[in-house]
Amino acid sequence: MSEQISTQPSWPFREAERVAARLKQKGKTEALFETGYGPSGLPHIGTFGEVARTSWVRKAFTDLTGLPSRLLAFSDDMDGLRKVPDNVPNKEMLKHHLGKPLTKVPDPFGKFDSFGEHNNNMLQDFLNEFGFEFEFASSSDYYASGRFDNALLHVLAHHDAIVEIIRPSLGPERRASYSPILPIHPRTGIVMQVPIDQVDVEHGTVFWTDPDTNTKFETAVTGGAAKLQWKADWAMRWHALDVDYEMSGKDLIDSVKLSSAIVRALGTEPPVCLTYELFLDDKGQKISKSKGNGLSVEQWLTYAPKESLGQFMYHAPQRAKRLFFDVIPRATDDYIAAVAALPTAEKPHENPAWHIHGGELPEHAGSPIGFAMLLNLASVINADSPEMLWGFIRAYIPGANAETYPFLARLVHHAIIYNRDFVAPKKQFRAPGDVERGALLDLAESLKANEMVQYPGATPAEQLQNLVYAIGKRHPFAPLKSWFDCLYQVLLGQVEGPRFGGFIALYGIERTIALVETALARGVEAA
RNA sequence: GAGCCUGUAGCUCAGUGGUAGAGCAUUCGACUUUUAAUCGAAUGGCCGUGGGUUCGACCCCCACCGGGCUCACCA
Repeated sequence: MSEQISTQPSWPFREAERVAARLKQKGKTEALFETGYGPSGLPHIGTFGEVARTSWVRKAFTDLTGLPSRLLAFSDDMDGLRKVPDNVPNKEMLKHHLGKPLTKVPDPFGKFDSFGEHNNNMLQDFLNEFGFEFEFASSSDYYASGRFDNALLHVLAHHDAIVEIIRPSLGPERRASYSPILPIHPRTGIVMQVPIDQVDVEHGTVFWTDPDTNTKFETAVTGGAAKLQWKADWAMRWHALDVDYEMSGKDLIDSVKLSSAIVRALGTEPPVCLTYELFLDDKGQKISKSKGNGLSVEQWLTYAPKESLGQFMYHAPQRAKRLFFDVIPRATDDYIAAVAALPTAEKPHENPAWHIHGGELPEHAGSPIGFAMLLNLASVINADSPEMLWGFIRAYIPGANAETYPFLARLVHHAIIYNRDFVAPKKQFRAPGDVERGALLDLAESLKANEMVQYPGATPAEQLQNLVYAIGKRHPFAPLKSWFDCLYQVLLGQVEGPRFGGFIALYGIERTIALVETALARGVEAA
């Protein structure tokens, strides 16, 4: 057995190897990576995942081969508008344009020349926000400009073969009418899904009949007068552009199979394909834009830095993963751990941070404190401002601030919001008993009277601590500990809490008084 | 009907051929005029079942059982 020090490559490198092998076989010296976007429009978390993952494979390919490559973000904006989306204005107007290519439908938002253009701009803005390097491509442009003409004529010449490939996958009804060619109706502009009566390969046209008017038409397949049905479209594009790599979700497994068969019929080897598992919501259901379940990119970025989303997408793309709020802290801490490990990593290519940052960590990447710990801390001290957290952080890392630890500063920002939205609402505040009520009133009055100055201590925190302690003593608490339990449970809504003097100092005396008064008022309601 | 994923500590999950891991939870300890963050330690696993390959299997192959998802005349 030969020594296999097989530095088992990370999945982007494994994929890159496959791409390199394909190029070698074809004698190509440049690789084309593609990601596709359906017509239903707005970019979502799956879009991010697909582009991020494809970009990682591309980067690995560059590292591996030194060859140039391109990433084409291809928008299916010539697809017909099938139904009016729920989340747009001017629905009534859109109804009148159902069936037309998206680039022929007016923009319901009124900002662009067409709905398709609107979506295309949203997509590009979205990708640019993350700094992805890509070239945008519009299906409508490619069809109209004639860039697909040769390939379309090629498809026409293989019309029957393609029909035979698709037909077995169809139900009886569609089986009778199926054609990969969808003519655009010359009068209504609608993408027609009709039987093709006859194919004229020589003239590059198809003959069909309008089912409503029984009018017969002859339509060129070139120049944007017709488009292709989805699976044939995909295959034609692979063939025309000679795409080397494209990944897709497992819901498209059958499409990949059929499109691969079609592209082979056209005489081209299909690209290297990767099927990734879908993202599931908290109940294990597929995340879909229309259902609005799961988690949006915006939501993720509200609660954690974008690098953590990259971490989530990096890990095991071929495994189904739950994509819900509660996975955010872990993804963030996994990322932080990866950053910490990267500088001394023996196999940097296996480290997610290497991929997320394109091979080189930015300055000030990483954090000396984990996100989970920050969340814990935020909860304990009921943090609602960054300064409160920094106060405690500085006890741990003297002198730390947002400038010396910029990434930590971002974590602090997110921790406060995460705590506010997910942790704080679940807190259980109990009403104070009679003794407790008296002591709390005493506390509020003492704070107002600035009594703390009478107590020993080098800092306000210590003086406040002594004041709190003294108040506990002058009220009949059985064990003194129960006074502190009261503070935590009544004021902070948690079983245990921080040293209270320090808490008041950070939280602010005025606000602590308000906190006490709120708690007392709550007690009255409960009683 | 076809396909894909999955079964590892109480929970959530890492771990693709070489002595079973992390986080949380639990227990104990340290620090503290009560605490908490934190730090240290401990407890805890026939790695779904049965075969096979191998010097060696959580890992590779086969079968079975359990859990789940996706697709089936839209893209």
